[in-house]
Amino acid sequence: MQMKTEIEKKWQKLWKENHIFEPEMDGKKFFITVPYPYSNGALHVGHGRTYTYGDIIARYKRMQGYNVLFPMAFHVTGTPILTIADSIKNGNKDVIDLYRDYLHLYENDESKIDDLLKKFEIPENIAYYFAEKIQKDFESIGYSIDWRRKFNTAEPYYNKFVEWQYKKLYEMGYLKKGDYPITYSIVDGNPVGEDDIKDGDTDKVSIVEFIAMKFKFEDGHILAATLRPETIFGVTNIWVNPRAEYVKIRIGKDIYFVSSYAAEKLNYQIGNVEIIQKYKGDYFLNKNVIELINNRTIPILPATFVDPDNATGFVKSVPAHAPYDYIALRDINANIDPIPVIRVEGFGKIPAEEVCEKFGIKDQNDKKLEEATDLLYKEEFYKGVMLDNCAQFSGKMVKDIKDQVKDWLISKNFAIKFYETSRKAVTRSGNKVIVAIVKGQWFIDYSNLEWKKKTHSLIDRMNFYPQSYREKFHDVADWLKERPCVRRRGLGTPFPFENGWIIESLSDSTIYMAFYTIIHIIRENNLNPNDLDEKFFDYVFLGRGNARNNIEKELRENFQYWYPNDLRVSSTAHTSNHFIFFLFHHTAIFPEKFQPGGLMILGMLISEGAKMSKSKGNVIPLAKIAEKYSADLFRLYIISTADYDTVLDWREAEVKSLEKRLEKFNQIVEETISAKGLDKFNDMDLYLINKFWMRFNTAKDLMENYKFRDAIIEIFYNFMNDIKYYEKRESAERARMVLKNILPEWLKSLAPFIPHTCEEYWHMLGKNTFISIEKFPDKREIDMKIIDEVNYIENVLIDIKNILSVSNIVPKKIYIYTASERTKNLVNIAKKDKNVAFKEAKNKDELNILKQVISQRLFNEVNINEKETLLKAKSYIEKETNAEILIDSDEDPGKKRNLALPGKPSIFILK
RNA sequence: GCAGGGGUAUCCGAGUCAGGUCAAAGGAGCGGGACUUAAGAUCCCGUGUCGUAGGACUACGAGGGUUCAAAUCCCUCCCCCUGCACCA
Repeated sequence: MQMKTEIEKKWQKLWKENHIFEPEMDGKKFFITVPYPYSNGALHVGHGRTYTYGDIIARYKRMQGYNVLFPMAFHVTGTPILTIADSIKNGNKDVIDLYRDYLHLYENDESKIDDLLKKFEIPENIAYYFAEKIQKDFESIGYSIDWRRKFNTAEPYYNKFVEWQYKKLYEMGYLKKGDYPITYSIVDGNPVGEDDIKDGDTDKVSIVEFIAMKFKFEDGHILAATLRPETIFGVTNIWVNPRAEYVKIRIGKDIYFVSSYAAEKLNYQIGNVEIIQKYKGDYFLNKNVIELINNRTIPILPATFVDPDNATGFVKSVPAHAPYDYIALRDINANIDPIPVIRVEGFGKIPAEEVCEKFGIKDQNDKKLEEATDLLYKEEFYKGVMLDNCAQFSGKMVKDIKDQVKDWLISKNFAIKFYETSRKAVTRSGNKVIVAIVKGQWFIDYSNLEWKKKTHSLIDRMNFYPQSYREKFHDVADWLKERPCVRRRGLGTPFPFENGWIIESLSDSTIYMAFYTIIHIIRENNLNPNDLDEKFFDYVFLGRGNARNNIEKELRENFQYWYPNDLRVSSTAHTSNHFIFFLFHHTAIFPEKFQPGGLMILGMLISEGAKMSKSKGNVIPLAKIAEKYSADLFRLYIISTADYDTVLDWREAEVKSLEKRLEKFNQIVEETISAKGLDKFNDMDLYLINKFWMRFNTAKDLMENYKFRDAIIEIFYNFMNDIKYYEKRESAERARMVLKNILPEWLKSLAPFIPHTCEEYWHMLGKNTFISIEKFPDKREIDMKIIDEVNYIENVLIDIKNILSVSNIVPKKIYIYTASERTKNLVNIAKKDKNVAFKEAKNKDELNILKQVISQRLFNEVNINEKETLLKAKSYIEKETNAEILIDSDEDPGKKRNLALPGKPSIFILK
């Protein structure tokens, strides 16, 4: 085991010293990337899976003669590293323990760990420490990365690059400023994400946009919030909760009546809420309001279902279409007629009434009301048509005009927006979560139709692995809308158009692959970050203007040579964020010829059947992989256990079992290296050689489509089984002699997967080149006849063994008869026309043969001479069956001769 | 809810687009055997049911349909996974 690691380290060192993975412009290029990792801690095998795929593709392409660029960098943008540094500073035990664990992966000295933890109070130190370790880890797996081009996203060069990118987006009008609703904790004074909310991961909290309708009341308006603004035409009354607390508030010039809860929320949504007076709910009872559309006067009535802590605390009542309203009116015996405004197929005039009857609703506290509401809402939304009393919306489908009604109400000043959480939520420390609005938030406007169109067209042009993601990305592109792109705090690039904002972490990582093409040259020339101004990037990336010096010229050439990014490999988790931004930003900034060529999306990695998580203790860190298993075993395991697009389950037991197989492979290869070659081959030798090329041909086709798992099954697993079979027929010693003939090609075909092993054996064969940059073999013609013959014999053996097992005979003699010319003719005729064949048949046997052949469709082409084949394998069959074999004997004691079919000889066994 | 992807033998997992060669690759597990003082490792055989002649039957989430023929095509239903926005 120690040996293995030593060997791997040796080759890693030699590759590095010889700069074989540091390409310069030369020949046909292939540029592959994997998203850079966020370097706030040790990586695990899930990250390793993605990079392993990237590396195998890079290595395969390289061996096919492409000039391959496979770079990486480190992501440090955003708040997490900041939060971690703060937590360590504040003595947060969980975080300190976690980081102590991470450090134990790399450090033995306890006092050094303490020092490092102290240093981690400064966020940059965390990022730089782990970036360095991640590089070491990656090198230990043998990734063919060009490390000269690494950078991190907080360094000045990168900042200048991102700044430039945002200037371009701004010029194009893709940056917008506006208000944005977020979940927020009043007590903490902070926005809260899913992680901050109690049960936020299991029971998601989303933001719901209500329309708060205005109803004239006293010197202001009552706000009654609704999710169904289209039913406003059917409003008959307002609901108030008599026991709840309400307030009169002033916001600017507007006077509103809402619940106390709602007033607080409005303060965070609109701001400057001034409370004028407080009321108990019953204050409003039996007073009237005027609805603004038709200026009807309607009453305010009591209802206990009204929750003052949901929306505005007043509810508009549409009894014709809302089961709650219908039942609440019935509960208080109100003499109010529902006003229908929607006609829906399968329902009469008052759908709410019907639904309530159908569900047998007792009163407004009945749990089934929720269900009834859901059902009716869906029916009316998808199938409903607005009736004649609905102004310009009359006669239209509900689903078509719902949003128009919303916009219309707001533009007429009949309503305002009110945001509410989709459920009652509190933070992990128990503080209430509301929806607040961030003012002056900068967005990237992905809703721009022109931009979407360009991106759709890119999606059509690109390659996707697997194919199904093309469809998925079209959907995601449509779904994408404005997205905030800056935050108040975090590491990263300051926003160039307004002080006090940092470009958010997913928004600074969209076109950075372009940066890989030039960063090493910038560094070599030690450019001043200030030289990387707008003109600089305009020229280098867009060819605008002229080069101001030779360096800029060189950078431009490098960019033009390497771009576009031919393939980007990552996991499915990035689909609706990073990947889609990657596509959008490329279509925004670069011309078609520099837009991405392909995307490969890997499935996720789980461990022992469960998602990796600290609490389950099943996280497998990458740091110890090479030491514990060897890099090549890891790589082989990653590639052979699951197809790239499916979930990979990391199982210790299977890794162990694969290790044995890899050892077996090593043993075979080592024996082969010390064996003599052969210059004359027998049939079985040719079989093994042909079988290798057959496997290889299949594997190469599979690899062209990045189906590496299937490829490795062919050239590793299956071919090793072929060798086993050969050994049974001939001998292990001779197998090595035959293998000597194909070993160089076998090693080359496996080099992308297990490069260290192959490199080592390649050199043991006396070669002094690197197998990593040897040419991948071409496919070869194979002699199928040799393979068919062996398969034929095996089928005969299976038949014999089958008979023996069923009949319990201990055989003495086994008669094997091949099909007569007469039978072959008959089958040939039957193949063309079964009726003619039946006429041709002379006796019962022949008729039976025809029936069997036709019903089982035994028309397969038989290209071999069956009798000769059997004769050649006679001693083998005898050995396998422990009986005397008679082929096409004149004797026919079992009357079986006439039953022989082409390709399926008849057999008779004598005790 | 919306969107995407799935349900295959004890388990994991190919096969489904282009229907027959599929009782279904590969692996794990399990059973038997060889080797061994023994264990482990390794190798061989087996692993749906039945069967004294190479076969028959039952099977690929459930049900129905198309077809000479369905894991594969069509319809209906059930179940599972992933993502859903500022979080890297």
